Amino acid sequence: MRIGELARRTGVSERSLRYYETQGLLVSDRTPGGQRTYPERAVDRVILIQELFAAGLHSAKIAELLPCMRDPDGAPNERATPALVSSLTAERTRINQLIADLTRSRAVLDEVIETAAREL
Amino acid sequence: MRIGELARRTGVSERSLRYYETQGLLVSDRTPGGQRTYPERAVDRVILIQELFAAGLHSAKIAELLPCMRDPDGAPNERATPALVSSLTAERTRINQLIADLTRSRAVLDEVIETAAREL
DNA sequence: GTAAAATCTGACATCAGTGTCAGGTTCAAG
DNA sequence: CTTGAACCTGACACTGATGTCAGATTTTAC
Repeated sequence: MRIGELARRTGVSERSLRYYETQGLLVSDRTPGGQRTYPERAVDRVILIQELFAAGLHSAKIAELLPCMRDPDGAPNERATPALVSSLTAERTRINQLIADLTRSRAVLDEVIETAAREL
Repeated sequence: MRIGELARRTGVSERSLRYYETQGLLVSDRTPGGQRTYPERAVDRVILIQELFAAGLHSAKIAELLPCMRDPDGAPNERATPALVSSLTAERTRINQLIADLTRSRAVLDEVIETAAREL
């Protein structure tokens, strides 16, 4: 598929998809004319990238991480270096903290929303 | 307490505390010489602000939200307008989505970390 | 072959909280 | 008093993913 369809199907802008490529997160074949072509797998890949961005990982970290994942088709992967494992462990700690903050913030919102609803 | 102590006790930089004040998130008394003075309550307030920032709320939204919270001492609050409730509900939906993304991302990290550990 | 739609590269702008620095003032301890 | 630590305001820089625009090229449909 071409970039427009990938953008439509993932909800990610074409701009971002090109950016992902410059960051080494996403690869594309090119038509003889130079336009990008993606395999079906790219859809899931882009969604995964979005989730990792949402979790606050930077593109450089994602670029290191992706080759170390077990692919759905079980293809062989790179192995994570100790340095990467250490940094991913730190990210996991940060994510756990973030989830805790989010949960508390959501409780605050719930309380304000609930209180307002009671006053109707 | 003065700004240095508040910064130390909350882990938030003096720079940020002053910024919070310009955004209407935090108030301070002033000494005759013009230096900021905070009550004990400010510590919890700053921590709450940090959590809301971590949840992705912008300062303008936090400034609207804070007066509508039930204070721990039960002091009277402003009431949330319908527009605010609507926007907070949207924030809550976003937070729920974000928690889902974070959870999935954490699972990805777990898997990579676990796989690397197994290969030692 | 032609026109319209899609894509290309490259450049510049944006957001919002935070870091940092400069030059001046205030506070607290001796 | 004096001196050093703490604080003040104002200004500028940064980050990093994304928006947007311009001008050129490719693809697709008729």
